[in-house]
Amino acid sequence: MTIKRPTPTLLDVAEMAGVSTATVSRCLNFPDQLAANTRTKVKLAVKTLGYSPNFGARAMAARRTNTIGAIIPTMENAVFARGLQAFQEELRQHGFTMLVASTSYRPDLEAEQIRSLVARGADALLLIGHERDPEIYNFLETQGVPALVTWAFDSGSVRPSVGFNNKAANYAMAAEVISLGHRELALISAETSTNDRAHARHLGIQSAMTDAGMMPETLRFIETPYGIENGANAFEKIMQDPNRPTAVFCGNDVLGVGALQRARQMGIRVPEDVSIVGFDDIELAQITYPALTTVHVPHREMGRRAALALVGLIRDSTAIETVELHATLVFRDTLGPVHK
Amino acid sequence: MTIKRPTPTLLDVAEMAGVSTATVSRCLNFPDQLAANTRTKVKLAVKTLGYSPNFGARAMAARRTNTIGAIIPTMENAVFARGLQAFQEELRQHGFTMLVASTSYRPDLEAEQIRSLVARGADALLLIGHERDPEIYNFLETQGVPALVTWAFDSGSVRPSVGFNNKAANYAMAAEVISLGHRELALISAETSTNDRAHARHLGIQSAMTDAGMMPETLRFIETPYGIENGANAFEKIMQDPNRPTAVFCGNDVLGVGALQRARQMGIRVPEDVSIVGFDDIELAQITYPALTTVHVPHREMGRRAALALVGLIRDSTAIETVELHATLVFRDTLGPVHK
DNA sequence: TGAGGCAATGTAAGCCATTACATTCCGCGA
DNA sequence: TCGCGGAATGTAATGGCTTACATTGCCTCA
Repeated sequence: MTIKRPTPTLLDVAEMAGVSTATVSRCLNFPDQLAANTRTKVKLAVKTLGYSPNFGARAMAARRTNTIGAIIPTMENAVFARGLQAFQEELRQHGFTMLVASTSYRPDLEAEQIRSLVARGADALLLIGHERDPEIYNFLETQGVPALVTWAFDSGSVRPSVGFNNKAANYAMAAEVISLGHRELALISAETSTNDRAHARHLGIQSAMTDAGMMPETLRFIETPYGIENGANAFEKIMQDPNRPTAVFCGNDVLGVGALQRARQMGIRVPEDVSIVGFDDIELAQITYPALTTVHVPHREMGRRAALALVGLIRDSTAIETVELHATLVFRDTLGPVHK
Repeated sequence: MTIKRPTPTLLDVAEMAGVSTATVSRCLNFPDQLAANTRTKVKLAVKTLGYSPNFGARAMAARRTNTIGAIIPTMENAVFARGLQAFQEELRQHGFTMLVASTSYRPDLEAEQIRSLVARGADALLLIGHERDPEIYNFLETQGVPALVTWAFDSGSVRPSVGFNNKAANYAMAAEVISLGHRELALISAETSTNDRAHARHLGIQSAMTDAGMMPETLRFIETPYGIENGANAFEKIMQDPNRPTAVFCGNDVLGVGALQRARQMGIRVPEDVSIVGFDDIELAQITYPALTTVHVPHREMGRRAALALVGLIRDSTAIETVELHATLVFRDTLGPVHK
């Protein structure tokens, strides 16, 4: 039977190597400062003991953690996965670690996660969208933790962001749809009250309608939580209305895929009977049949830029400059001209 | 201009409330132990100052973190998302927090992440699959961090696991395929050298072939990294062979979806010309057209059970009992009888 | 009325690393 | 040969919290 040994500490390593704890610490953090053979001795001791530094102690003593927190609405359905992947890769390059937390689109959980990550010592935070209780921004400020907003871009905001203009992007899509002759439009949206991206996408469509001389009130609008099944149900409800729309916008691809699926189940042909368009351009959009026409969001680029901005801020206190990326339309097979 | 105030500490709260730091600490951790009005005073001070405990300091003093780490191969494509979601929900119920890290299926990154989470004070770890460098298991042991393996079940292993038998599950699927008359079989697999689940699934098919009096060597076998595109390319390669298989197994649904997509592009009808089956039953499998026949894995149940096992272990040092869950076959539209 | 006991609170010793500052050592130039 | 400067290393204070143990105060019971 093995004797339960306490996990080794810096002091243990120092004793074994015959040096002081300061030297061991330096060996770990600034190896160049040590004489070559001291370094060797210390490294050997570290290896022999299987030493691994205690993160909490380190954080406390150094007053930084080289950790950046990312708080996203959901880990399911890959909307944020790709961007986050890029974010993490870039952070790693610069010696930072990413901590993720998800909120299920619930503001209260988001607040909780923000506090939790700050308490864990995150040097900075990545957040999705601008919209949240001002108290949270206050909290971050008093704690001295910088936050960067992504997935949205709002030139009017004081807060730095790396993202794209959701409204303009969906305006472009709507203009395209309208130019194909569609006049009876519907939108299946995520809940707009707590989701500024969804709200902006809604506004984009209305704005395009106005500019085309249509009445924005004629847009059938239905809000539903995230999820394929929810998208499907919303689509069904919309199509039960005696005067059906000829084109259905979806606030995101997941809802779009649901709509598409239900259309097939209902025997409604896409795009002959109805056009369906999404938003995000996640992988899902390519594998449906027919493949979904949607708005492409530069996920990877966004993640990478966000990482660079935060690293710059932490390392050299470079002020974050707001970056606007551009979303583009991807024409696949679910959008067609209106058909009588 | 605001004066940069240092973030408040326990001591600040204690002074404001006119009590000792011990009392404040107790108020945070064991509120019942305090007199009602003391509790009120302290809570007020906490709120007023916007106090938030320093996680590192707490971890160091308490020698536990109420944090459990989960290390998964990938966050993309939702294979692990649902199970993890359930895992997290259950943990939250019991006052634990989940920390996730992903490895891109790379053993070296996995080792790094394990060390990182241990250094961060994870009280326990959730790992995917048994297969990894024994040195890692040693490390975990010397650090006294228990680990639970999921997504796999191996009655022969000494290590506790909550999962299902990948081999048996795919054996069942293969038996079904064979019973439909298929004799020319192929497998598009994830890389088996570093992925014991993929390996077991391979063995399951071979075993079923043997039992059906077939030669397991006749199974066309191709390994490819994770990804829809990779699945598609592998499928194309397999179908270029002059004697095509009549049924193609895929090591997971993501590869299966890729295969399905390429089949359509190549004008190969599924299941008339070739049957395709997957493994995992992620959401993707339902939305393809035709919908993918696959092996359903009880993701949520697995996550929940894993959480319960770990919580029990940490709280009451209940030894983890290995749990075997069962995967089932889901028949959708991509498997049919062999067709001459 | 006094002792015993319990609930509420306080005191202070850690937990483990980092880092400012102090010390030692060495080589080199004058 | 002496002194000086810089490189290498050591000393010890510090960070914020938990918790074993000590203390206080009050109620109860004999």
